[in-house]
Amino acid sequence: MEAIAAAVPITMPANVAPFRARSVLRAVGREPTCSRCKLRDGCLSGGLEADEMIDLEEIVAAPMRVAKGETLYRSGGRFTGLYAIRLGSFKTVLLADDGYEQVAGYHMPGEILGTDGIGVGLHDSEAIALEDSEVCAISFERLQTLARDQQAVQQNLHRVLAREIVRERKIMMMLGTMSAEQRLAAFLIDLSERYRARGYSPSEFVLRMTREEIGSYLGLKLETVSRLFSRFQREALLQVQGRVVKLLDSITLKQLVSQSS
Amino acid sequence: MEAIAAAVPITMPANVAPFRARSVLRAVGREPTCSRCKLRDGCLSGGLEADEMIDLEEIVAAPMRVAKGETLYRSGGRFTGLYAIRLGSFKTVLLADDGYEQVAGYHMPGEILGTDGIGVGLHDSEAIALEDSEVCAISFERLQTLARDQQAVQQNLHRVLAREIVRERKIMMMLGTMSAEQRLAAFLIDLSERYRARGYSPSEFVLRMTREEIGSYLGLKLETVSRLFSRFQREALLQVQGRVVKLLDSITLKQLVSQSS
DNA sequence: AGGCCGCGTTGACTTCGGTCAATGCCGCTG
DNA sequence: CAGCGGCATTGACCGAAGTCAACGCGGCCT
Repeated sequence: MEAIAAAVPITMPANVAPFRARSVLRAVGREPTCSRCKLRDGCLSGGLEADEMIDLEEIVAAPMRVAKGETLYRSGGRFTGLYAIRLGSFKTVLLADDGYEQVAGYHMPGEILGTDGIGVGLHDSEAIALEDSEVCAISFERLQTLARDQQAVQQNLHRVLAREIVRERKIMMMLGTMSAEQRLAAFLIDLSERYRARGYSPSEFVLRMTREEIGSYLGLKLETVSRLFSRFQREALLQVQGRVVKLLDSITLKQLVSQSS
Repeated sequence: MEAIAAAVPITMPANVAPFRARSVLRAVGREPTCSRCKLRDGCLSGGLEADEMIDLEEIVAAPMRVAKGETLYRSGGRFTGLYAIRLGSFKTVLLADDGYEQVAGYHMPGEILGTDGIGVGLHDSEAIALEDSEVCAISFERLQTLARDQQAVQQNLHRVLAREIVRERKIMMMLGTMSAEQRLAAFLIDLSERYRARGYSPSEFVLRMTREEIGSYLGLKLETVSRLFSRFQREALLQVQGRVVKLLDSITLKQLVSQSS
């Protein structure tokens, strides 16, 4: 990345360094620390009292490393529990009968993976780490038990599931109604806001996925994604250099998204 | 097709008559009858013991009529509970900021509506009856309480939520990867199988929605939907006369859907 | 009866995004 | 260091689906 810094005016965004640094330096804790985890609000531990938190920590396994490219669970694999992302990022992938893949989502720290397995006990998608990551595994059986004792945990679980339903509806809306241009703009704005919510720069970040993966998520071909990046750059909406993106005019990007035609 | 227009060899499918007949004849029962309801397996009462069933019936309101075109809940409206469809059918609709609408799903008896409101307490979609229908309203607060006492109810609730997540993923896959032709074929096969599961003919049914609504759901324009119906008919895959559809070759239709290129 | 309106069909034309192909860039590895 | 392989960019061309428009049908209302 020094090479990049030297060659181009885009400096290295902040969303990459802390990840790397932390994941290399810190040994994975022996016990879960939901109570100290900064991500808790969106997670299962939001709004819990101290004693409730202790019970929850008991059923959450110690954070576990997932190396870049590794699979957290596979499509068709047995569902055992949920995973809270602690660090890093994942993609979830759907497989069609004919083997064709589609990216169903990109996931960041604080988000919960694996909900698709609850119904039938089998996952219908797979989760793959886009970089070295850490997750907290949560036995679903024990979570259900806890949810029966503690209303707050029950509510958090329901919130997590419902949020996933709503998230997917937004994607349906995008795929069903937006132009290619609007989709990429929406994608970038979404990332931007999620980085902001996590304390990273909303305007400069490094994409963790290829053009092809972006295209798969957006229902577009990789060439279309590439062309759009170039065009947005030409129109001074952003600067892009491979996976390093700097949003210059997110207002116009937002307008693009919510533009009737 | 002049032949069809003149002779109308398509007889009236069965999925319409019983609905009409029953909804006109039968007074809406004073108390809920989950235990007698034929739809229970997919619903919240699947696999419950007799005594558990009684508790569930207690929190389910008496069936309630929703006339064709009426709205069950609105986008942005306060979430109070879920609705089990007892009779009839609904569409759920998403609204974009700019007012643009997209159909998010078509729903039949035994399915549960309203899950999108669980997270934030507000619905983010609306449900509109496509014909005169009946639903059982279920207070979510009371359902949560019951789910804490009864593991079976808890599990059914989680199953319902997870099923919605998986259902939406299938739609994402469709919108993201399929051609117009594949989408319409997939739509028809899906309807067919859901009618079969409910004891209606899987090969002859009446569409409850307009071409435009189908298109909205599939991410297509109404003209495209119309043309595809005509083409499928030309290719002897089905017969169509307005909203009356008769599938002639669902094997080929299925192949179309799971065809790589 | 007449006319209107919503829905559906069909045709002619346009366009957005896909396809195919060449090229470039960069990081690895032997 | 050379060469290779994965990823990205760009151009030329093509085709599937959208757009615009005309028309038909049937139900409904006055």
